[in-house]
Amino acid sequence: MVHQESDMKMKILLAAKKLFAQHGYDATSVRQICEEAGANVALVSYYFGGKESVFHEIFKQFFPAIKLTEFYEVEDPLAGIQQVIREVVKIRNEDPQLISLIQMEIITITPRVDKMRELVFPLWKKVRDLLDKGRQEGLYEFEGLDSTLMFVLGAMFFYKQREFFEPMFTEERPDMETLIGQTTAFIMRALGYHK
Amino acid sequence: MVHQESDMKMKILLAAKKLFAQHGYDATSVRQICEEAGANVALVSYYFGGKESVFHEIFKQFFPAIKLTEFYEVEDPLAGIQQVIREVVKIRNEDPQLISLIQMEIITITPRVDKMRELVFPLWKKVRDLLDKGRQEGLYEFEGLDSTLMFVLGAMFFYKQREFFEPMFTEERPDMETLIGQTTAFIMRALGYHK
DNA sequence: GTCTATACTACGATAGAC
DNA sequence: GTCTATCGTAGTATAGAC
Repeated sequence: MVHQESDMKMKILLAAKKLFAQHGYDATSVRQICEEAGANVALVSYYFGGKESVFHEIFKQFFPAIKLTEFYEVEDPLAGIQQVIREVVKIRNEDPQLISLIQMEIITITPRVDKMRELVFPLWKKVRDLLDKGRQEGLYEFEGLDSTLMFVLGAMFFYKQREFFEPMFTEERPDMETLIGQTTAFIMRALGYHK
Repeated sequence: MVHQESDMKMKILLAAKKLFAQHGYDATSVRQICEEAGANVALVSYYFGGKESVFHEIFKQFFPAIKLTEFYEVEDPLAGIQQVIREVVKIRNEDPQLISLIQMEIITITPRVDKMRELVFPLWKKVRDLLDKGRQEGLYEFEGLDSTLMFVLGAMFFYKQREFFEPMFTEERPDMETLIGQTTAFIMRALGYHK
């Protein structure tokens, strides 16, 4: 079969992404990944060269770089921030595993931290610039640009840990459009934005 | 010496907290912990019984349970939320390692997740109740209680990852009181609070 | 491209000397 | 209370058969 090679390669990649996201990089063994993928242990070396390379390949394959570069063109602080909220909530929903991976790498000091910075800095630098511009234009009103960026990122990303808190929740889980609305409303108020 | 036993026990505990927080539970070996502590490998078994027990003992020793129980008495949604923000920022500042540990356990699915819930649920349940009460009293105005709790937690906790973003920052790092003020202001605006 | 078998290393844990 | 020495297990990685 023509796609047999890439099929198994992709299966391993998906299994690795799932298990890394669930239990962390170090808690996941190559054996586990291959069992999950239905592949032989030796194939990780054959396709990727090792466990670390599997990790990097996950980002090469699944990080939505194209969609994000579109965003770098935006100059409007209001539309820009709202667009990034929408995209983050969507990605968080479509590929929560990828977000988990990034979050774990950011929290711990790993040998892979520089790769992570390379990957995500352009986007957050752009968000920071939009916040700054918006404040200068009088659109937003807040203290501390760097702090505010951290707060905004926190409000967007921490939601992914909803699972952990689920046992104490009573409301129904909101659908994606509702969630985008709630997140946008929360952050816009927090930025001191008045329509 | 009288305190020789507890001294070494504490050294191991502190070394473990540091290394678990930096690199994660699985990436940290008992051997590394003991090297950092200047102790012999066998002492982990002797004092604690094993690696997992060291982890649990860290929380028994360092989780500020007393300070938090005071908080459970508070009934005022405004003072209560502001007090919890202040305490979280302070703890995040005084013992960032402990926060890292909790964050990592929340993100990944570990065999220790139930212990974590036991530890932190009372506090966040209380915050949730205060948010709910505040909204009913017309003090706050937001959509989605569960979502809002997640946003607030995110805004409070994600700041700890400042280190990762530092290379793109230009402002001076705010001192603790400034940071408490910024965090409180951000969250209060986000909750739709009007003085 | 996929398998088995195996090399080598590191892990957590403990028995037993001091 | 602290050490050395060692056990059993599980990790990553690869050589070589098919």
